[in-house]
Amino acid sequence: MGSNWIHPSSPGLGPRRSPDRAPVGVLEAMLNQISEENRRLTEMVSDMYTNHSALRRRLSDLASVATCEKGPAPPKRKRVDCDKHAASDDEHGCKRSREEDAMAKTSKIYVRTVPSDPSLVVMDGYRWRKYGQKVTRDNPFPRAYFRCSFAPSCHVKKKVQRSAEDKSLLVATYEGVHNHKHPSSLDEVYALMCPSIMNSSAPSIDPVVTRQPDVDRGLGEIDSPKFDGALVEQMVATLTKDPNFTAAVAAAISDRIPRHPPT
DNA sequence: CGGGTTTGACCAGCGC
DNA sequence: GCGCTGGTCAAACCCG
Repeated sequence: MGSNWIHPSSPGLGPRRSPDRAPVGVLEAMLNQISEENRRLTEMVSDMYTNHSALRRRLSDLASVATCEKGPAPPKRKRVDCDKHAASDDEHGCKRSREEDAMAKTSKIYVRTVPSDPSLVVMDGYRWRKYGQKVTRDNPFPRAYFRCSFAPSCHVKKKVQRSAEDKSLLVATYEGVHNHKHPSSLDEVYALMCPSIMNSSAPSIDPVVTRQPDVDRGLGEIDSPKFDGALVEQMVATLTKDPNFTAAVAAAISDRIPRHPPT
């Protein structure tokens, strides 16, 4: 990709010219080249994303197979969701919708952390407000309860508990679907493009595997064509916000704009 | 002062 | 009905 970037000192756009030498034509040529560059970059990003999606689906399939072999956690009961979300249902319908709800909107994520780190923080980019902590019977480590605090209308919940078998493993259980955009979509774009950079910024956190991928709507959105376009737009916006990118473009342009000697 | 965390109390489902 | 348990509430507290 690097070879496609316009370097200020690169002679790619023709020889240097004197300030009075048809700058409009040169600028038009530059504009065309930049447009072409932009189109190629967009295609590259799309290809990159397609490959990423395929790999992600493959990983999800493997993870779901692992879940089936290990056996899913028994469905937990819920107190008020039945009344809130299925008020018109009868008892059976309520129970069924509750089960379907749990199946359809819950996902488990295993995150590797430093065993000595007592915090139950899973860096998933969303903003969470802790509303409770409990020590459960089958696990000596406390379970923390979080609610999404990014949007008041978002009722997504998250439970985080250290694995009893592996102290270095945090188990984050998500319930519900975010009804807002990812607050750090920029980070996600970077994560999609260069995960190694993201890992280096958070060395102690290592997402291991995402369970029940088919029901993880948050990730499911990523696989939609609609998200495709949004992702490309986001990446373009990201590039244009990148100081290095804008500086390079500015340098390239300024290098070709006729300079008038100081009077 | 506003937002987040802590923590004991409370509530509701489930099994016996 | 009772006890156990997971989930939630809310007051007190903390912090920037």
